[in-house]
Amino acid sequence: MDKQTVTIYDVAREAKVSMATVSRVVNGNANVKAETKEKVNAVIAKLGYRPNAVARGLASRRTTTIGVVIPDVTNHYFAELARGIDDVAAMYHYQIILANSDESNTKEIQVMENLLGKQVDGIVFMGNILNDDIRDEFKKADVPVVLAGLLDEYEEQPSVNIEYRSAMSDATTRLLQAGHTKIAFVTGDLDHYMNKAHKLLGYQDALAAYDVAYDEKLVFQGTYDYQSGYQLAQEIKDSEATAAIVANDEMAAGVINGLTDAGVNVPDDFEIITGNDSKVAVITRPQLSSITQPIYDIGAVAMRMLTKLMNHEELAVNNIVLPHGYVDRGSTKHDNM
Amino acid sequence: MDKQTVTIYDVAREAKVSMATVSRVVNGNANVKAETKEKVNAVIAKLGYRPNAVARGLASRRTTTIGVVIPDVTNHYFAELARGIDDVAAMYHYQIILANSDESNTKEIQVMENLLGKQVDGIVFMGNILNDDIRDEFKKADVPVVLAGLLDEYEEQPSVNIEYRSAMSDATTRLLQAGHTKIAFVTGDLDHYMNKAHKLLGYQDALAAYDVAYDEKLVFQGTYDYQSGYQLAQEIKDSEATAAIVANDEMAAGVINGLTDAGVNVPDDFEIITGNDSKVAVITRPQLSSITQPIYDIGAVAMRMLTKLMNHEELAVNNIVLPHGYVDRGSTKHDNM
DNA sequence: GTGAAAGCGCTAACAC
DNA sequence: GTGTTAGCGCTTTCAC
Repeated sequence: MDKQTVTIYDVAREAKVSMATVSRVVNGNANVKAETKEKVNAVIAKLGYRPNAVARGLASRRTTTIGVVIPDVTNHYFAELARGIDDVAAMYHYQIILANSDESNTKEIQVMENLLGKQVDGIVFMGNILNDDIRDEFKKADVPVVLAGLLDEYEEQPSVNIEYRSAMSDATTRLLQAGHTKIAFVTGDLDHYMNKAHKLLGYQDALAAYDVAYDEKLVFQGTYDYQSGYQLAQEIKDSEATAAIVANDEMAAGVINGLTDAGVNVPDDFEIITGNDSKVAVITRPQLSSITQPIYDIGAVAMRMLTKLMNHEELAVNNIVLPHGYVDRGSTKHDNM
Repeated sequence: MDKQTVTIYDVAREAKVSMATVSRVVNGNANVKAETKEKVNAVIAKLGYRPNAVARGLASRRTTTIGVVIPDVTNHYFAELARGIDDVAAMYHYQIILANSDESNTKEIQVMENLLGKQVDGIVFMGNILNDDIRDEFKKADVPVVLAGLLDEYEEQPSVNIEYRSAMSDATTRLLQAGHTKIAFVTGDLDHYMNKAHKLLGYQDALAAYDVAYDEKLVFQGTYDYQSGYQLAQEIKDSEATAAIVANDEMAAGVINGLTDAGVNVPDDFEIITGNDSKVAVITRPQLSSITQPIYDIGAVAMRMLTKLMNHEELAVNNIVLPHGYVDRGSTKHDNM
C-alpha cells in the first residue's frame, strides 16, 4: 500500500547508465543511441517503472495538469462542455482537476487557490458571471485562464462562446414572424452580464425590428434549473404571453411541463424555443425547438486555446465565436417556419 | 506568466525564522508560539505566499489528490455520482482528477496509469463492468481503489451500491401484481456482471414467485443511452410485452418516448418502471415511476470510504449497501398500487 | 551520446 | 518552541 518504490535511479543502476539517460529515454529525447534506449526500456518494463509525475512537476515546473472550474457537473450544459475539455486535454496528454463552484464566489476563489497551489499549467473557467474578486484571482494566477461559455465584459480573458445576442434575436424573430406579440423572455439572473448585455439585448433587438414594445413584465428570471422553470410556468401563463424564449434547456423543460400541466397546449396555444439544444431538448414532449450551439466544441476549442497559451503561442483571436443555428421541433408550430 | 516565485524560504528569511517554522504554521502544527505564528502569517500575507502542493507532495508522499474514473460525465447518473464524490472530497480537502473512460478497457487502463503516475492518494472507480485487465491495474495500484455504483464479482474491491437484485425484483413484482405477465426487461449488456448476476436475477426472482415463465425474448440489451432506448421501443412493442422494467433512466426516457411516438399509450396500454430516479425521470411525460436510489450518496459514501482507507483505518464493512425505494409516477397506472 | 551534479520547494526526523 | 539537515524523484545545465 506504500507508494512508488521503483525510481529512475533503480532503472539507471540496473541498466548501467546514468539517471540522465533514463530520463532522456522516458522523455523521448533523440540524443540516445538506439541500443541503450532498448536496454533502458527493457529494464523499465522489467522493473515496472512508472515515472513520478510529482517529482517531474517539481523539477520541470510543468505539471501537465489543468484546472477546470465548473458550476455543477450535474448540469448537462456544463457536463457537455467539460467533456469537450477533457477529450482535448487527453489528446494533449493533460489531466484535469475538476472543481465544482456552485457559482458561489467564495467557492470559486477557494478552488482557484487550490488549483494554483497544485501548480496547474492552465485553467478553463466556466460559470455565468465574472466579478472583480474572481478577476483578481485570474490576475494573481501565473498561468493562462480561458473562459468557456462565458463572456468577459472587459474582454481581458480569452474565451470561447457563441453570439448570444444574435442567437436570441433570431429565435425571437421566428416567434414574431409567427405573429406573437407577447413573448416571454425566460433567462437567468439579469445581473449576469451575459443575460443583461447580450441575451436580453438580442430579444429586444428583435422586438424593436417588429415594432413591438418591450414589456418588463414578460421577462422572467430563473435559476437555470428544471424546478425553477416549472415554477415560472404559472407566472408565464398568467402574464398572458403566447410564446417564450428560454435561455436554458433544463429551465425550458420545466416551463414546457409546467405549462402542459397547467392545461396549456404546446405548441397550439403556446410556442417555446429553448437555448442550448442539449439532450433534454429531445426528451420532453413535445420536443423543444431550439437554438443550436456546439456545446462540446466550445469546451474542446477552449482547451485547445489553452494548450496554445501554455506553449506561449500567439492567439489569432482572443475571443472565439463559434456558429449557432436553429432546429425546429414540436414546441413550435410547424407551419410557421 | 511564470509560476510560483515566492517560496517558503523567502517567507522564512523575511520573518527571520527557519523554513521548518514556516512549514509548521502553514500546516497548523501546534508547536509554535502564538507570537511567531502571527509574525509568520503576516509575512505570508504580505508576500502572497501560496504553498506549492507539488513540492509538498514530493516531500510528504501525499498529494491530497484522488483520481476519479468515470465512463462519461455527460451521463447524468455518473455525473450525480461524481458530484457526491467531489463534495465529500472537498470537505476533506482533496482535489479530484477526473478522467473519462468511455467504458473502453484500453482507456480505463490508460487513465489508471496516468492517475497512478500523478501519485493520487486513492481512486474512485465508476463503470459497468470489471475485467481482469483492470483488476490487475487495481492490484498494481499502491493506493486504495473504491468502486461507486459498481459491483466486484470477487468482492476484492471496497464498493458502494444498492441491492440491485431486490430493487429489480420489487419493481417487477409491482408490475406482476398489476396483472402483467409479459414484462420486458430492458438492461445494458448482459455480459456485464451487474446485469447478468444481479438485475436479471431480481427480475427472474419476481417472475418465479408469480409462476410466470421467463422468456428470453422479453429481454432487451441496450447501451444505457436515450437513443438506444428509443430504438428498442419498436422491438419492445413488437414483442407484445405490456409493461417494462428499464434499468437506466436515459434508456427509459427513450423507451417511453419511442413507445408514445409509435402510438402506444403509457400507462394505459403499457406501464414502465425505470431504475435510477435521476432528473430525467421527471422530465418525460408521463413522468417515470422509478426505483429510487441515493445516487449522490453512493458517490459521497464511496469517497468517505476512500478517506478512511487512505488513513489506514479499518472498514466496518467492505461492500456498503445503501437503501433503495420506489416512487410512483405517471408511467404506471395509479390504481395498481 | 552520456554522465555528474545542482537544484525544484517542501516535509520530517532529529537536535537543541 | 525552533533550527538544521537530509532527502522526496525527477529535469536540466554543463562537461566531456
